[in-house]
Amino acid sequence: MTAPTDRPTLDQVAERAGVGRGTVSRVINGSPQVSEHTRRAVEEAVAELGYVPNLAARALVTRRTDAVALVISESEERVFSEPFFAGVVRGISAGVSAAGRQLVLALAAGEERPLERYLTPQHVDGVLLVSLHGDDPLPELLRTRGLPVVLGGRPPSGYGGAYIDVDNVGGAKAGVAHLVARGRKRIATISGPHDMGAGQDRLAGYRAALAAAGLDEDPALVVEGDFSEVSGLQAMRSLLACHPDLDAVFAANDLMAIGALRALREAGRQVPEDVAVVGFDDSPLSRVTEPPLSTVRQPVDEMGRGMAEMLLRLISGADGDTHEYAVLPTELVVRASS
Amino acid sequence: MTAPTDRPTLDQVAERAGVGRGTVSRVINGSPQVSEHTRRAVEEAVAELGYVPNLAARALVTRRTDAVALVISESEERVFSEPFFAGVVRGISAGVSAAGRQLVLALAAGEERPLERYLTPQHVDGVLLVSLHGDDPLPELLRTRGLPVVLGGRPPSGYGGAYIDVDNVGGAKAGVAHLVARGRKRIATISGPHDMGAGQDRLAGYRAALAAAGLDEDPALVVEGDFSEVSGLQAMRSLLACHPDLDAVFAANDLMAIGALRALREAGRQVPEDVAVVGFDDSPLSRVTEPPLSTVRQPVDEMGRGMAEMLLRLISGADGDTHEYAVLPTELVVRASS
DNA sequence: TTGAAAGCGCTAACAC
DNA sequence: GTGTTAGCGCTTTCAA
Repeated sequence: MTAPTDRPTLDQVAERAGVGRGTVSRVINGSPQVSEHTRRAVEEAVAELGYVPNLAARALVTRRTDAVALVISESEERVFSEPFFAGVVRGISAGVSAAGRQLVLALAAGEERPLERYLTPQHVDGVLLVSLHGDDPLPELLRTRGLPVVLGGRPPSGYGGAYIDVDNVGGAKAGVAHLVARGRKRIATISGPHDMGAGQDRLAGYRAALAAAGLDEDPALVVEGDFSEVSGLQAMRSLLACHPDLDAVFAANDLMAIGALRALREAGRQVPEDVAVVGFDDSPLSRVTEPPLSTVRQPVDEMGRGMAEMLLRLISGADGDTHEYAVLPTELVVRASS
Repeated sequence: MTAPTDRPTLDQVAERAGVGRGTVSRVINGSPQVSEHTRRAVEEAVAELGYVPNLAARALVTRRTDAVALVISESEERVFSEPFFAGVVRGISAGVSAAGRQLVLALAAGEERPLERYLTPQHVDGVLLVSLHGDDPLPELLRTRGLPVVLGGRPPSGYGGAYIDVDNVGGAKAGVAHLVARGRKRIATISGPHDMGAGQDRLAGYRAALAAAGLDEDPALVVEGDFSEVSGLQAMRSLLACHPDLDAVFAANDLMAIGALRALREAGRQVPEDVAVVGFDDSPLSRVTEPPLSTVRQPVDEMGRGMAEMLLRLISGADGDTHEYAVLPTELVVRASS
C-alpha cells in the first residue's frame, strides 16, 4: 500500500526498469527511437507502479497543456435555458475528447477580465468562443497572443481568424417564405438582439424574404427581443395590442416563439388558423408545444464538432491557414403551427 | 511589442521592480509579509509587463491546480436533453467560479478508464460526480487516492464520502398522494432505471404513497423507463394496451411524462379528465406542454451549488468531516394536467 | 540506442 | 522584510 499522495515519478519507473530517466520519457511519448526490448521493460515498470505522468511538469517544459477552453459569453441562466448551447457543447465535447484533450468550460457573463488572464498559451492550447456580443475584441486579442482561436457564429468586425457559422440569413428567409407561401400578408417578427450576429442575420433574412415576395416591410411589425421566453411573450403582447391585424409571426428563436405562443393563447387567437408562427433554432421545446412549432433547424451539433476539429487543426497544424471558415446550412422543419 | 509567446516571468518582474524573486512571489500570493512600499513597486512592474503567473509551474510545486472536475456518467445525448443536468451544472459552475477555480467538465459515457487516469491529485483538486449508475466503484477509488469527492445523488453502496441528494422518495410520495387526493384509484407509474438511486427512490415513494392510501399495488402498473421521452412514450403505450382502465400516471421524470402525454393523445385519451399525469423533475418543458404538467420540483441549482461548496470545504478544510451530506427538499408544483 | 545534464517558472525554507 | 537557494517532475539537447 503506497501513500495516496505520493504517486510514482519518472525516476522511480526508470530505476525499476533499470534504465535512464530520458528513456522512460521516450517510451511514454511513443518515440520510435527505443529498442523493443527496453520499451517492454519500461512498460512493465509503468504498469507495476501504476505510473501516471504529471501533467503540470510536462506542461511546464513543453508549453502545451492538452486542454482547450470553451468560452460562452452569456449568463448561466441563458446558457442552460437555451437549447442551442446544449447542442454546441455536445458537439464540441465530442470533438475535443475524441482528440484526447480536456475541455475547460468558462462561462463569461459580463466581466471578461479574469478570464482574459487565464486564456494564455500557458494554460490552454486553444480557445473556442461562442455567443459573442457586439464588437468584442477578445477573440482578436487572443489571436495576437498567439493562441489558436475558433469562433462559433458570425465574427465581430476586425476579427481575421477562423470561425464557423450557420446560415442564419438563409434560414430566416426560408421560414418567412414558408409563411408567405401559406398566403400570409401581415408578417411580424420578434427579432434577436441587434448586437449579435445571429440577431442581425435573422432579421436580414426576414427582410429579404419580404422583399422577395413583394411585400412592404412595416417597421412597426419588427420588435426586438433578447432570445428569452419572456421577451417573446412581451413582444407578442405589444404586437397584438398595436397590430391586431397581423396574421403571422417569425420569431428569431424557439424560446421567443414559445413566449409568442403563450401571448397568442392569452389573447384568444387561434394558432395557426388565425396567426401562424415560425421559430428559429429547433429544439425539443418546439415539439412539445401545442400546436407544435414549425422552426428553422440549425445544425448545432455539427457546428460544435466542426469548431473543435478546426481548432485542433490550428493547434497541431503548421500555423497554416488561420482564416479558415465554414457556414453550415439550415433547414426548415414544418409542423402544425403554420 | 513583445513576442506573443514570450510572456514575462517572475524574474523579469523582480528585475524590473528591483527586488528578489521571492518577494514578487509573496506579493502575487498576497502574503502580508511585504512592506507597503515594495508591494506597490512590484504591482507596478506586474502591470507594466502584463505579467500572468504560469499555472503549470505553480501547480508543479504547490501540488494544487485550482481546478475541480465534474464527471457526468452519462451520454452527451442525455446530459443535454435532460434539463436536470443544466440546473446542476449551472449551480456547480456558479459555486466553483465564485471560489476562483476552474471547472473541468468530463462526460464519461461508458468507458471510465481514461478518465480514471486523469483524475489524480496532480490534475485536479477535487472531483464532483453526478448521475452514477449501479454500484460504480469510481468515487470510492478516488477517495482512496486522497482526492476530495462529492457525489450528486444517492451514493452507491460502499461509498463513505460526502454527497448531496434530493428527497426523491418524499417528492414521489407527494406526487402520487396528489393523484390519490384527486380521487384516482388506478395509478400507474413509469419508473426510472432500477440501477440508479433516483429511479429506485422515486419508485419507493410511489409505493409508499399507495400503501399510505390503502391502495393495492398492481405490479402490472409499473413499467421501467430510462428517463428518455421515447421510453415514456413506449411505456405509456404498453400500459394503455394492457390496462385501459388506469386513471392516472406518475412518471419518474419530466421527459417520460411528456412521452406519456404523447401516447395518451395518440390514444385519444383526455388529460387530465380521463387520465391524470404527474411528472418529476420540473423543467421548462413541463410548462409548454398542453395541458401543462404537474411535476415534482427538485432544487437542482441548489444541489449543484451545494456540491461545489461542499467540495471546496473538503479541499481547503483540515481534512475534517468527509462524511458530510445533505438531502434537499422537493416540492410539488400543481398545474392543469392533474 | 541510451544516459546524463540542463533547465521550464514557480514556491517555500532558510538565511540575513 | 527581503534575497537566495533548492527543488517540484518532466522533456530535450548533447554526448557517448
